[in-house]
Amino acid sequence: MHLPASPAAIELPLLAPAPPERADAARNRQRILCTAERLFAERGVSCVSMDEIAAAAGVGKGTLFRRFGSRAALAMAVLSERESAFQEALIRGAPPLGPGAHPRDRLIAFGEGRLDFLVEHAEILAAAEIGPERFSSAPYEVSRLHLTLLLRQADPGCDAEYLTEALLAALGADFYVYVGLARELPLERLKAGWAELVRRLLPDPGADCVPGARLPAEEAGTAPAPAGA
Amino acid sequence: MHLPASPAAIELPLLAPAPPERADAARNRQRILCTAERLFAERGVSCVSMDEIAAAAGVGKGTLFRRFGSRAALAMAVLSERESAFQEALIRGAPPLGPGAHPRDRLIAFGEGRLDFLVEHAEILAAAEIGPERFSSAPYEVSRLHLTLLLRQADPGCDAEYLTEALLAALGADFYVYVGLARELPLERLKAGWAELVRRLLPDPGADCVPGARLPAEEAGTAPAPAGA
DNA sequence: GTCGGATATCGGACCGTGGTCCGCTTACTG
DNA sequence: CAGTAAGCGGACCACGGTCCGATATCCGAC
Repeated sequence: MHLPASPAAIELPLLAPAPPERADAARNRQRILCTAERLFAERGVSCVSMDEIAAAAGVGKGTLFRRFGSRAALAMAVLSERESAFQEALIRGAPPLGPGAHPRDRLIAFGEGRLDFLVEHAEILAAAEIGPERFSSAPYEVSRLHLTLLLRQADPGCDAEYLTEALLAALGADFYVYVGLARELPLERLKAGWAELVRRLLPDPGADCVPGARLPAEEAGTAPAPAGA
Repeated sequence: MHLPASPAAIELPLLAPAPPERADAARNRQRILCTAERLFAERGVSCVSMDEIAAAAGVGKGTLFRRFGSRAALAMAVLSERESAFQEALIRGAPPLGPGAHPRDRLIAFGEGRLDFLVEHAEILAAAEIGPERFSSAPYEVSRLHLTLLLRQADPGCDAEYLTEALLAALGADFYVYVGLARELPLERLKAGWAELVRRLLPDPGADCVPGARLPAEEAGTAPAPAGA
């Protein structure tokens, strides 16, 4: 869907130092991912064991864990393409979400987009976001960096690191599974709540009380780390 | 420490419909809790298995699970006394935390108190707050109710339910384990961040823009559900 | 007071699952 | 075509959680 293997594509050697993957390994990896996604969709994520995925994909359990490390990491890998697309929209997309809009509005758009993503993939995401390494996963790191930059731009005086973590906690999978699914708050209410939260948190763009926030660098630098990790 | 079995004590039949606990059961329960707490402290929560706790307490594994249901529930039970004390302070304590202060200040005090609690018991709490039933646990329910009331008092126009969940997410055990322990943000910074977050979220008590917020009922109603559940 | 039965409790054998290990196999390299 | 290292796979382990026969406790009857 993105970053195809087209040989004419621009090389980013610093970001792609991992060409050596044996052919059979690549084949198995792809088969595992497809099989896992299919089983997840057919029977529900929590009703599919790693043994079943391995058997259905025609590989040994050891292979499964060698390639993905854990159940959570496998779920993350299943979503990695879509996750990358979302990141792409953040960094190079159209203005409400992508660069160009005021940081506060981008922050609101980020949360709303994330909520859409949660609705779509809640089950798999909930499986992906367990264990302590969930905070070190590539998508989480990207989101954190993004939020921190936006917060700093919108209000250089705030504790951007703390606020980043606090806000991300309200966009996590288990948060949505509980608030959105168990308590059945409708998506629109969650989006409205998020927008209001951000609006209260950050100064109004109309009032020019933060003159230094004129989008200094716009974070166009390097591409995000590919989701393969 | 609380609700002793003194026969002369005032009876609250609606809240204590569970007197029938066999003598040996009570003895075992106490022994299990003490043993678990000791083992947790000695070797770290994550290095103690349920089998070990059962063996050290001199009971069978079945007893352990019959009484507590799950590892998370056992951890919760270990903390229940301290948790009850905190709830007590919320409902009947001195004004910054207890009733009497402005809701916004109580909310700030609540978060700071909760952070202290997290610092003290991070490991056990992290074990207690796993699984989907963590949101239905008695302490969580009490916190939620408390926050929702305070938010409604401080600003009747806000979406108190959404904000409650969003704020509680920033006071959860895994949040602290990551932000406070892994990223090593000092406690004082977390407290300051929380206070600033609440301050930005809610209108200033000085400005009387919320005339209806004069602490209408002060939630003195019934005692909280005892932690035994 | 003690006896007997209904019933809650006990405890360890048992299961499924996530995760690890290590000898065998298979694909790349010169 | 041989060497080599990466990949592979299934036996193995530890742990959380379940089940059911054996056992102890309580309560009413005598």
